[in-house]
Amino acid sequence: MTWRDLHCGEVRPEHVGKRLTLAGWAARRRDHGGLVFVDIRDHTGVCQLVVNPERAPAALAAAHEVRNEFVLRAEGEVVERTPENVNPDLPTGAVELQVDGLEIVSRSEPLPFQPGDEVDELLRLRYRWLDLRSERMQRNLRLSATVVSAIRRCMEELGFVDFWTPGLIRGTPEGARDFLVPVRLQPGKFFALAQSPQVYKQLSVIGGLDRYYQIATCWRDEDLRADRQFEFRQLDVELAFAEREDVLDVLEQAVVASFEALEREPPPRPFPRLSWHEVMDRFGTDKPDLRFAMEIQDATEATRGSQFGVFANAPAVRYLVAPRVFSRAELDRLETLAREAGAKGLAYILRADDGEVRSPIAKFLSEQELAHFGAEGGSTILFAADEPLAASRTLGALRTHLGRELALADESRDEFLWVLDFPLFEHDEETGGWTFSHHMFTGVQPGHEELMETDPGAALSQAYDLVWNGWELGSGSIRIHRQDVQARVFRALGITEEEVRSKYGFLLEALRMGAPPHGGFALGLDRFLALLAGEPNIREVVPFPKVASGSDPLTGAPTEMPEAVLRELGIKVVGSRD
RNA sequence: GGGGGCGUAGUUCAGUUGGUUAGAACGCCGGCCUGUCACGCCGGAGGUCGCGGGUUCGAGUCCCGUCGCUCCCGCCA
Repeated sequence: MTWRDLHCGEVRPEHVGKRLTLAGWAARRRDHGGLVFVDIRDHTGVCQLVVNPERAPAALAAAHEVRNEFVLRAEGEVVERTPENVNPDLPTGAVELQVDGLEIVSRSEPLPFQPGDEVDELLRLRYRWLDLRSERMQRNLRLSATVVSAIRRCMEELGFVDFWTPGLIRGTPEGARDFLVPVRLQPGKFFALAQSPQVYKQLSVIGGLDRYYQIATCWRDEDLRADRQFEFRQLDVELAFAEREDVLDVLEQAVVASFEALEREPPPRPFPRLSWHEVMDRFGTDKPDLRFAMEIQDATEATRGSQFGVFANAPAVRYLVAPRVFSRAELDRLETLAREAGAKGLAYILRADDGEVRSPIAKFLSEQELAHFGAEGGSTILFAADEPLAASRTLGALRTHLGRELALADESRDEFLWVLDFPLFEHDEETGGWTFSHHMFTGVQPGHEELMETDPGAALSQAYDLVWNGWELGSGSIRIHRQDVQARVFRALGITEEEVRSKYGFLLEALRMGAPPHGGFALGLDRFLALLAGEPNIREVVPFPKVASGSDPLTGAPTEMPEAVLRELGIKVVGSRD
């Protein structure tokens, strides 16, 4: 017996006169009593079945019984539709299958929703197998497969070796929170699920792999977001004997290969490159959405002698011009955001459509100052007066918020951006000292070794990020390959050799045994796929995602475990924290 | 941990100032229908208004609490 000769969406006029068997789901039944139409569907599309009693009296009874999502197998002859019956909206709309045998292969009870219906996402996830039948999910998951395949081909053509690294690894206190796995053979001890193959990929190239890559699954026990799940995949790469440009070039090729695999115009290479200092100055964030301008401007000099004390005394005065006259309520909301970003307040100037100026601070400002800001009518100037970086961060938060709120981004554009030259260290809120801004193996910018001791905040690293339309796609760096430099970094942060040796001794040892210069990158695959699919969250490209509370609505996980199971692991549950 | 939004039939939603028996569409069930493609027509079933408490003569509507989903901040080297 043949289940099917063609897929449902593949039937065309060239098949007219042929006898075919089709199999799929009943997408819709139109029952005229003595004549029944059934749309039969699979992942390729739908085809119309016609059940005519003169031709197939037995099939008519079965056709009456058909309901949505029944699984059917239909035999018949492909016939051309008469001109007035052609459906131009369907690829198969010029033909139909005149059925003479209809088998109900599998029945369906009434469904909570039809695949493709716009229903609550929780319901879709609870019945994911139905949701997966929708055109949207089919498109997204097949797009994902296409892109992953193109990336693999690209990496292999570039000489990369797909190398496997463990998921169960040593836990580390720094970085993201680890998912812990109890070890039955050694009660009281735990593995961590890998947050990234970082150390293993470095060891791989030190081990002569030369060019390592992996589509690696990673786990992080942090709060979920639209662009974050507990577990996710990344395109993980590491290259020996590589300069920064070598790494960026590989990633650009992988991105371009992905676009080409989808038959889309790839972004022009090379992607723009901006230093971290420049993007912070201009956009106030290290992942700016370049699909709209609204750049941060500086008015520190212009307000040096201002009558407005806040401006005159601030280390920096910066502003941005929003293309809109905000209401009281909107300004309150913006001020709240500014305060959350660390500002003490938010000064503003409203320019009505006719150019009239309204502002609580206008009376303190000279004509010259007002002229400097030069905003057109119908806009609002938002100010931050603070340390230069803090002022930019405040305005960056407002810029990002307003970009979303006012839909400023040109959705037809794709803006890729490399952010280079990140600071090596950043302030540690908890200790008040310095900590790694990327990770501890990140290379120091040549010539900045001294700064680590004299001015740690000014030392730059060899880290870089890839940003697409305001989403951080991933990051990487040229690593430290010399043990003496690595030791100097630790010294700068006041970390003892012993401390390091107990946790990362194996990597330091490796650095002492002929480590080639190397660098790499990790690209967040799910984010990349969500953006390629035009989806607003990564759950739409993840087959079986968790919801924001960390549960899997399909299986009900996570669950409590029987006492006996826990005892075997040497674990006692003491109840909820708090 | 904090802030915003949402929660009414299987689903998507409406529900006026707090007022009679909570409605519509789709879906579901029964009947009719030979050219539909969101088929059509007739009839029917279907509700813990998320849950708990309060105010009130009276609560889907107001108040408090709680649960779930979601977006954002913190967090995510």
